Amino acid sequence: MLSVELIDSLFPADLPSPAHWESWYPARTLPGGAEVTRFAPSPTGWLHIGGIFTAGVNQDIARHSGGRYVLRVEDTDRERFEEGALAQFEAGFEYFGIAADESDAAGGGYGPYTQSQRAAIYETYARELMRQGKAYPCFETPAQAEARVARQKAAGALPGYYGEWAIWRDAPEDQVRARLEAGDPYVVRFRSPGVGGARVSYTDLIRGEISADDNRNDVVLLKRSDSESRLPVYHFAHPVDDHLMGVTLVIRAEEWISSVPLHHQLFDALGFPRIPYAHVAPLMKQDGGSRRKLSKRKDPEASVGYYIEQGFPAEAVVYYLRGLANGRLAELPLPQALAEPLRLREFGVAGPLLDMVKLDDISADYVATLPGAEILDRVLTWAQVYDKDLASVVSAERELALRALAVEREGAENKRKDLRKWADFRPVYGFFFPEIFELVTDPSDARFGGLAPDLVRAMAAGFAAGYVEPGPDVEWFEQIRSLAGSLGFALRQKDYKKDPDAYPGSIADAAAVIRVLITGSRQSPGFTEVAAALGRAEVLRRVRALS
RNA sequence: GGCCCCGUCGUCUAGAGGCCUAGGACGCCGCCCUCUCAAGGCGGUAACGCCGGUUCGAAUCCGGUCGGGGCUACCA
Repeated sequence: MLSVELIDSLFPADLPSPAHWESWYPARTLPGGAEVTRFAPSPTGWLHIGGIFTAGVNQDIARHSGGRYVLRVEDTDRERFEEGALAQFEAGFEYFGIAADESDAAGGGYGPYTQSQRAAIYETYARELMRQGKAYPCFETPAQAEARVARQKAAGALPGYYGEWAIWRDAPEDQVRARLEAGDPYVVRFRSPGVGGARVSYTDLIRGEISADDNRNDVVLLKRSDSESRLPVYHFAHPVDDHLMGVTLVIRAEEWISSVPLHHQLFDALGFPRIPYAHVAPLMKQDGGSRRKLSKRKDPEASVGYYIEQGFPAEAVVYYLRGLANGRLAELPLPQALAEPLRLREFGVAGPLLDMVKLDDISADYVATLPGAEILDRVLTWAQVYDKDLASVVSAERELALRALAVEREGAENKRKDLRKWADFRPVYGFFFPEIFELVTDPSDARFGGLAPDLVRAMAAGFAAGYVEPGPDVEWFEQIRSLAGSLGFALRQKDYKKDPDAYPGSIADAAAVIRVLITGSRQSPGFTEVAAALGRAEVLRRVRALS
């Protein structure tokens, strides 16, 4: 065992003691049953959508138990740190309505909530562990570590720093001193009490009893001594922070399950009471024949930014995610499902596939419940950031936009479900706005479905010549019908199907000509209402655009 | 390689030994409505990975096997 004098020389002389931090962060006084949870993302770019999922779960459990939800930033990896990530986190949490009760931004008595600002705390506990002989300095270089792992693999041994491979674990003091005097950098490693062959088990709040080999790896606690500030690795920061912050329940992703034996050893060595765990399944992605973890690198829909940029309503996304967590909630109507508490016991244990088609469906249903004015407001809010042209056109013609959105929506028994996300507005309703509508001028345009150009011209000309505006006593579509009839189109689909050669097309084809001219597409909301919303002049301008 | 987790329709799931001829939702297919699309109505397609055991009886319990995922970093 290293002398206290040597150990202390490794740390600042004024480093506080554990007792200092314990009293600095007093025990919480919360009602019985209240859970303190936390979400601890790493600032490496946009949050993974799974992060919104996990954060939402943590917040929900805290809120419904009368506890606190803490947001902690785990920025101990300088290499992967991305400037701007924090702002993106904030944007993501705000968009999805997941506000932390405690964080650097929200305040709270257990901060700072950013790990890089807690370096002294980790050092205190690292020194304490060393003083007790539960941790030690290790001078193995990265290159040596690599070589060690290669030798272990060749020898058929488990990779890791343990047993005979842990050469600094019991190194004599003068050897350590010599390296220190030479100025060699070192890491602080945990002296794991695990022995080969030992088994441990614990109860996961979602999965129940889980057993595994005990940890016997002397993991790194504090990274290289020659980095700017000596920061901890996750495994060490986790027990220290969660203990000091008074966290009572750790809900995190499944990939941490195999680290639980290590984490328990650390809690024990530190003298902290263990904290219960709940490990949630990761979101998956279908990839060819198999499935894999949804990856931010490969899958655009893995990034929270995607949902924001596309303008998926947060309510729909959250509802979908909650349904994935608790199947029970997926069967409930949205407002109810959002209000119901999540129950850990009901969580699925298998990683669900993210189904964007299902999300589309949920989202379309949700948007259909919104009044036109609200849809417009939200489209505008979105467009001001992601489609500025649309934003200026639409806000200049607010009344028209409202009329457009009212079609088959206001007072309709079955409301249109053609908007899944705000980015859909332009392709679906853009034609209502003259400024961004592109006139159709070519009679042989593919959108006319291969109809003879002469017929297309005749339809357009006839329609324009006798145009009657929609009104209370007007059977508006009748003018298309009679025009189509006089040009020889089959007036009933059935007739046309029976004998396609006898007609140039059916009434549907004839109507399509007018539809394409007016809306630029073969598909659109109700014809009559569209014409009414556009007004006589604009309808005629578009129909007459044909050269 | 070692250890861990998981395995019901294409997808999300209900199912905790007889209520299962396996239910619902999304998708898909068909029909109806119809000037197109969306919506809506009606109907249909489709699953307990496999093999053994326990039991009068198994999707449900046990074992094995196969498949998928995770961990095995001075990343989290």
